[in-house]
Amino acid sequence: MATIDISLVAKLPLFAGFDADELDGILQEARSIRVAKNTAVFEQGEEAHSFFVLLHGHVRASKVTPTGEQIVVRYVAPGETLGVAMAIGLARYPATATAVDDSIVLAWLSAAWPRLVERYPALATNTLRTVGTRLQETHTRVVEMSTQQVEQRIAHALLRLAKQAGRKVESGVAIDFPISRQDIAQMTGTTLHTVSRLLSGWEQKGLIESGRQKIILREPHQLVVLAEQAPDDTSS
Amino acid sequence: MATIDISLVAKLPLFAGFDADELDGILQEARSIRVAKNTAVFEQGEEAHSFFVLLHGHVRASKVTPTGEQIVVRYVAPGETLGVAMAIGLARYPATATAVDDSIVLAWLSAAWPRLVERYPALATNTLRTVGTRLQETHTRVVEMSTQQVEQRIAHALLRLAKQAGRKVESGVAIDFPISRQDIAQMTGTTLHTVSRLLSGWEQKGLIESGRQKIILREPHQLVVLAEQAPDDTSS
DNA sequence: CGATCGATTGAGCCCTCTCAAGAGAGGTGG
DNA sequence: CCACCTCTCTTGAGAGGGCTCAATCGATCG
Repeated sequence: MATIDISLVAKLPLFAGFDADELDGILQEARSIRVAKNTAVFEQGEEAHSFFVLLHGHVRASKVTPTGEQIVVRYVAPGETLGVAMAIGLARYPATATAVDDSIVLAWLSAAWPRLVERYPALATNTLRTVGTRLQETHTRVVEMSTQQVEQRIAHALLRLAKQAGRKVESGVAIDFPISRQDIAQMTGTTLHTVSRLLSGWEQKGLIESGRQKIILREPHQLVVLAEQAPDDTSS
Repeated sequence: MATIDISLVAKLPLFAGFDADELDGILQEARSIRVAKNTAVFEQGEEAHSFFVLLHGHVRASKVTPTGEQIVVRYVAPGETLGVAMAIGLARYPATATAVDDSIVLAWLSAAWPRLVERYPALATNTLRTVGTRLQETHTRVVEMSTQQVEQRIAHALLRLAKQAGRKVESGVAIDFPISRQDIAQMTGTTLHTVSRLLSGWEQKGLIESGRQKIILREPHQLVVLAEQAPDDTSS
């Protein structure tokens, strides 16, 4: 039978506290779906028919404003949930989820959520924890946008990406999926031009190494220094 | 017995779907606390001993950065929950909650949360919905800070405050609690000087009427126009 | 009635955006 | 396999929105 291997998901936060039988019961209802690079898992405004767990790959969640501007909400790492609109009382997805690499997701029908939660109440408390964590992270972002200069915000963003999706390479830590200057601009509330200028500068100082949709942190510690620098701190 | 009157809270989102008996069971464990204007319900970093429902008054949730800058996370209206740190897996409060008016809160010990959730699973799903809504609102804020000018952000903030805590008065809609230019600055990621200048301008145009910690929207619709104006829209 | 806290307003600057070109890298189709 | 085309990145020049610094005014409260 084409059920999903329990060992793949047993340790995910969403399934914390479940035994093998329960897990099996939940996974019974899931389908595994391949999503090709640069295609959407779901789109903003679309009816929230399913919710997902990312098994493999990377997904970008982004929002478009009525006036057409785009902002990146977050990058989803393997093991994280996405599209839990139904659980938080939304009938439609509030953002678009796009695979930035060939990815694999587990999908459940949103309609199954109420029943699953009734049978497995820990699903609700686990999801509550996850959503709470995201709320904290989003507040951090608001604080940064309110109090820091662009340079600090970008440094923080890169460090966070490296922590979340870093892959060790010879010259440092690479961000393990394709990401453009534009993406970083949309994460930090600035323009791709400013990002490009800043990254060029950092590259010349040897802090990073970068190319087309590729960034490697050579000196993470130096970036931390930059990130924590006060706006008018001209020491160095 | 000094139990809390069920009718006061029966219609709150947190208690959606509970019958009188269940509500009674939950309220058994709550204490009602008066919080004087300008005193803290709880403080950022403090152990999250309790969670709360605001019954009466208004509370400001704010965060302080390591470097001392302050930002306003949100204003809590009567009926809303606050301090649900434990439910989202935090041992300490991530923000400070300050009564901006004499207020009354219901308080439960955080330690009781797991037990309450086990007995009344709907508490978890209701809270999930609430936290999800806050996440959406915070994302909206990020989008605004990323894409809009200060003027639009402040207009949006005022309109939101009026919707959430507006009181009809002769000359328009008053924000029903004391709020300073500084508070608005900390909500919108700007400075009190810029807020002051903008509000002065609006007052001269007759859009608002304002005083010490007091703002009345005279022409909400005009503010909507302002709020939705494109950055370079010089028509009018 | 004094003291404290909030609001106002001016002057000047600077960080970041906008506008504008152009170069490089990769992918694709003939 | 090469030529082309598209997408990303780079870099310059100039402008401006909002911040910083500074001083004063006004109101509320004890």
